[in-house]
Amino acid sequence: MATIKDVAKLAGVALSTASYALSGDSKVSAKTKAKVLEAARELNYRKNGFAMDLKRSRTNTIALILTDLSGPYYSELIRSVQDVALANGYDLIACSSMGGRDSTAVRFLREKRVDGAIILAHNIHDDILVESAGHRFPIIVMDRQLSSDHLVNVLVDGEQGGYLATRHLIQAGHQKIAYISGPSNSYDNALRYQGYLRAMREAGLEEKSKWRLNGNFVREGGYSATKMMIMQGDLPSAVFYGNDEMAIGGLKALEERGVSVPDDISVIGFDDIQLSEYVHPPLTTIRQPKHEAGSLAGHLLFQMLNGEAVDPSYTLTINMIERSSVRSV
Amino acid sequence: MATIKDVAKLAGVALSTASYALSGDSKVSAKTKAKVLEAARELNYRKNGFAMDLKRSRTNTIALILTDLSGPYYSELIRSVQDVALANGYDLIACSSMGGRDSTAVRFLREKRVDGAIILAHNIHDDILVESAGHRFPIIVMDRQLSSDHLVNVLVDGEQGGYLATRHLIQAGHQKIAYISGPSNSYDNALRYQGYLRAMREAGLEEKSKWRLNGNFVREGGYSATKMMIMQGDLPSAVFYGNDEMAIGGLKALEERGVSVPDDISVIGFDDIQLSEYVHPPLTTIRQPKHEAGSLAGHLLFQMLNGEAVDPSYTLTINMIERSSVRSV
DNA sequence: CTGAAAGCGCTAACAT
DNA sequence: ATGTTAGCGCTTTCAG
Repeated sequence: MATIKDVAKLAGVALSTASYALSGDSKVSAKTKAKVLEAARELNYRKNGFAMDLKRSRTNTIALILTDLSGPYYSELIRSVQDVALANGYDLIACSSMGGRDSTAVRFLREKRVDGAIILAHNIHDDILVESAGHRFPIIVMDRQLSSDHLVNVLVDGEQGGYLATRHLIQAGHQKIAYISGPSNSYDNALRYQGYLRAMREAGLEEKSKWRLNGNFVREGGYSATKMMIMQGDLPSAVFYGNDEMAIGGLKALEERGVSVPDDISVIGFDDIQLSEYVHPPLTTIRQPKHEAGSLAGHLLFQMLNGEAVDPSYTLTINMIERSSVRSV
Repeated sequence: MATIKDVAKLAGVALSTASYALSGDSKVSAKTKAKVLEAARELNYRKNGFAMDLKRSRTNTIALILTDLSGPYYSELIRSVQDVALANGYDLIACSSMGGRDSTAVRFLREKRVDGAIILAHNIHDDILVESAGHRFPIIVMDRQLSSDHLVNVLVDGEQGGYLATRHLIQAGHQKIAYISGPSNSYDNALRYQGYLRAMREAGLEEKSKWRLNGNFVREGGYSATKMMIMQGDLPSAVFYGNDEMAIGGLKALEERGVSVPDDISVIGFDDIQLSEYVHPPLTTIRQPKHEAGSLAGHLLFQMLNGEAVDPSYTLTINMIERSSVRSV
């Protein structure tokens, strides 16, 4: 691999001149520049990214860290972060936090291989985030409440969302309402469940533990939790799934058992993933302002990168999308 | 930010000793090692990733380059690549090729910020791939046929898939079969379309241009193409959508217009994305061996990284998943 | 086992 | 406008 040294030699100029010419600095005469560029082309010269980063101690790259790159959930969010990054002349890379302490994500954080990060990965410990965030390394956390310097929260009001969903069901006349939950260590799940409880309590309704099943926020989990619920007998008249993925799994289980939605049972989800509009029946759900959240997270990160002051925490409001999976009784 | 120099000084040892201790080399006495580690902890020392990469001229990271990080399509593929990377002790980052020549992806390729790459991004030009691939930089291309040194193809037999889909429709008695296509510059689309044509020709059926509409491989495109087809009057009795996303958009358009699937019209898709099983009716489709493809791509990349010889091109076979969107006439 | 020293490829003062 | 030079932080010979 040719280095800038080789280019300089071939062009017959000094190292620095070559460097200036290659990075388009204006203090190089057009003729010299052409000579250098030609030499570079001839040698098929490529800048070595690391050397540049090392020198500059900046990467011009931010990372978006997700639990699992393969999740379809965050499409919209990724796109909005990406747009902001692009607009700021930065690169965005996504990396997975699978693999715990040895994950790519953690290495990128600890070794500061990027200039800042947006986190949406509950399996990364608070300590790692707190210890990594710093003056020259802002972090935006989107999946939990966490206070520290150079670390800001962008959250969605999940409690409110859970409350809204449950109240909607109650207002439609439902009294027996199940909750299919996400992982027990999920902050999001906890909030949604709290909202559910608040609405139930407010309406004087009782939460039955047999109607609280775990679906781990995945489709398959929603499917099996629902199967189990059906097998138990004594179906609730409505079920609030902690997210749309599980609701979709649930819809499938229900259909397989000949339980009609919404005639026999009402279903409400959470997130409003793209898919929810397309399932049968179209899913009534709580819409996460994913676009806004991603955009805000991106903007905040760049503000911090530019040394501007920002609030330590932002919470976005949430609202409901009525489709056809809930019926009044 | 503390450097290894600071650590060495605090621990009262030489720079190199600190380096050895920190990277767990066995030629350091346990006592010295403890001293160094303690100093590192005290200073909250973190290795500088770039310096290390520069020195080692290896990153231990591979990149998966996708057109658009936010696409839900490639979940399975991403996961299988990730598993292979993890198993080989490598990190995986995903980056987007949005932004053309200035995209993150292209920078990572040109500046060799990773050790190798898997490409699934038709908007990256052949030249960039050919010019980037090299002895120490293997590339796996999954979205086109491209021959060059240190570059291998992992493809899926799309022509065969298109043929299978169309023949299935024909065998079910359909004669008027529409094809909703992807972007005209897509290699995948071209193959699928060729397969469609082959089956039609073989059955002595005629392709009508009014039944060939473009949906750009996106849901919305499938939706509007279908709307347009309905407006034209004279519906075909079956339609082959170039991918499932478009088919799902189409299903929605059909439902809105009261055209029943499969009673009034049969529908077949391509890809077998997760969602296809969940739409109404469940979509008959051609299953891409995404898991196998990702896994193979990953394995090949590591073989090349290890200097092993591999074939220049691999083609995976494809098969059909029958669900309920096709009916015999 | 430890320490001194030589770079990896590049940028950016500084000097010419 | 161009050249000289000193590192960025780290790993890794090579001598003690």
